[in-house]
Amino acid sequence: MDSAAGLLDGRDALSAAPLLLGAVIRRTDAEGSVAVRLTEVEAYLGADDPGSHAFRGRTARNAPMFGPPGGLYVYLSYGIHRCANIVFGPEGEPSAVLLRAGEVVEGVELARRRRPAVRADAHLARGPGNLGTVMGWSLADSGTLLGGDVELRLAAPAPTVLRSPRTGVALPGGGAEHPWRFHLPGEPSVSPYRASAPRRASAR
DNA sequence: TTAACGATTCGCT
DNA sequence: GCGAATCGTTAAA
Repeated sequence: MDSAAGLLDGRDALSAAPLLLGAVIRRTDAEGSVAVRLTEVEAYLGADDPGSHAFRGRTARNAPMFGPPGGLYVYLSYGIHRCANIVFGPEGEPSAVLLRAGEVVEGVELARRRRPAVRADAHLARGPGNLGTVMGWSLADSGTLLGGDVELRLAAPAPTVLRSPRTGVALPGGGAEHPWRFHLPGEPSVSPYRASAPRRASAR
């Protein structure tokens, strides 16, 4: 996993997530390269985490979450938005960190072209779907390993890391017992916090 | 085969 | 701040 290997190898998503803050992830394709300095992430586990895509077991979509650490898991949200995770934990035990927001530090021109409606550069990669758009994630990236077209470079551990319940995940206790969203303080690229996903009357 | 639901975003008030 | 849009994935029939 690039220079990240030593520090992150062997960790699950929960302990790795705060260490990813400040790290730079870069993706290169035919259009060029875009790199983002991560400011907000969320951890997702497996069978014990009702908010995780892996909670109900392995499917074609979430298979990368069960794969080796250092892999990418890209999925479609609401049929449109591409969101990306970095896989952690031993192979077979699903655990991943969702990349929620960041600051574009390379390829700003390309990022602006991919999101023409955005005025402020600080908002280019605010929110997982938006970050996905500027990075240019493709479903073909899902299941691939870091070190190819996608590179991760860790930064020194952040002196201050803020925690809160995960955005868009409704849990019995309101998520208070699972403050698995991590973000850096004072970052304009951090998406505003929402208590939970909109929930319709019917239950599952 | 069919129906329901989102790890969200954007535009309008 | 609120509500609709949108379509692939999943689970149920």
